[in-house]
Amino acid sequence: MSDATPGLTPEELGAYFALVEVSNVLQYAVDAHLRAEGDLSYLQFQILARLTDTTGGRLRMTDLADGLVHSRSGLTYQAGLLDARGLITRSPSPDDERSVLVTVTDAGRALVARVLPGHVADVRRLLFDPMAEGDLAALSEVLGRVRQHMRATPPRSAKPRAKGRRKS
Amino acid sequence: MSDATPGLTPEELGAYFALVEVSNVLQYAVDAHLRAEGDLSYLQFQILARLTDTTGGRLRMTDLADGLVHSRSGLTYQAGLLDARGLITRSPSPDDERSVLVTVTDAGRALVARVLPGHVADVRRLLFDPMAEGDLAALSEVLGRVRQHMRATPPRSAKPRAKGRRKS
DNA sequence: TATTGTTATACTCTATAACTATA
DNA sequence: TATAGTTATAGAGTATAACAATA
Repeated sequence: MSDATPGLTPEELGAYFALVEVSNVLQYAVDAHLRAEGDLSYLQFQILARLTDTTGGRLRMTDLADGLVHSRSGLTYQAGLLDARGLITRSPSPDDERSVLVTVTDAGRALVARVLPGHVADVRRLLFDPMAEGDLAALSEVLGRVRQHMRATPPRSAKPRAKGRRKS
Repeated sequence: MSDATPGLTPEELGAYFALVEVSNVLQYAVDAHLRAEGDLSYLQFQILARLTDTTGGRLRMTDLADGLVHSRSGLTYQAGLLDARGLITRSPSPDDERSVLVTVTDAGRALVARVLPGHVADVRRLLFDPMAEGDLAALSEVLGRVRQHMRATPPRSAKPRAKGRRKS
């Protein structure tokens, strides 16, 4: 990709590769830790963490799916696993009978609490320890800008909402 | 995770989440484009790109695997797919009969060439367009430091080289 | 008719272990 | 014995489509 890269300077290319590599190594390490420590995938941890971080510890499936998963059936699958382990419960919403309320159980909260310190330690060791003065602020600013732009720009041919949507 | 995050400041947590989110959205978009445009996964594209970027267009399986894949069988699997599509060829190395030399075919090069502009355009649009003056340099510097540290620090309980290694 | 969620199914990918062959 | 690679196999995860129920 050295010469054959129209449109990206070597520095841009390097930054792109560094971003992907750093993020991948980080996620791989974190995922390994979560599996070893709590038998949780990163995704499962994120589901629990998001619930734990919500007042009441409950969310609708749809709200929970947002940003975590690309298909609704994927969330159903993962929720099924967490449910089977007693980490969450599911019950129909009183407001809207179509909805399902997902609630973290005490066991779920306990597992998050048990796993979190190591998780955080991994992130600190891999991501923040090597940083120099000012790096954190710089990184936050740049990534914040990029993220904001990404969120404002649904992935070009994004799946707006519902079901079928083909390039046809 | 708001209150229950010992050891990470809110800003650190935000930077961590932003990093993961930005990288994931980027990779998801790029992967989708590669599949639509060339029926290639990101991993397959990286294999081809790495070969294309090598003098002679050939590498040993082992060298090729480095950094791309976590198990040797994974690379064999992917190489099998690319081979079946005529994008690479595999042949025993003349130097070391145990080794396999992987070579990009013309078709492989052509496919990379066809897919690259769109790939690069995606990266530019998602990652670099929203950046402000100086952002690129800042990002490169921070990530470069982090990456260097990661490479120097094999993931704690890394798989040093060979086969079996269990927590037992 | 649109929305919420589940299920069935098929497929992709990954990883471990066993195996072959060469050094 | 160690290294390079393949294969068998099994498991985890994902996505699409069909479905049921409620709004």
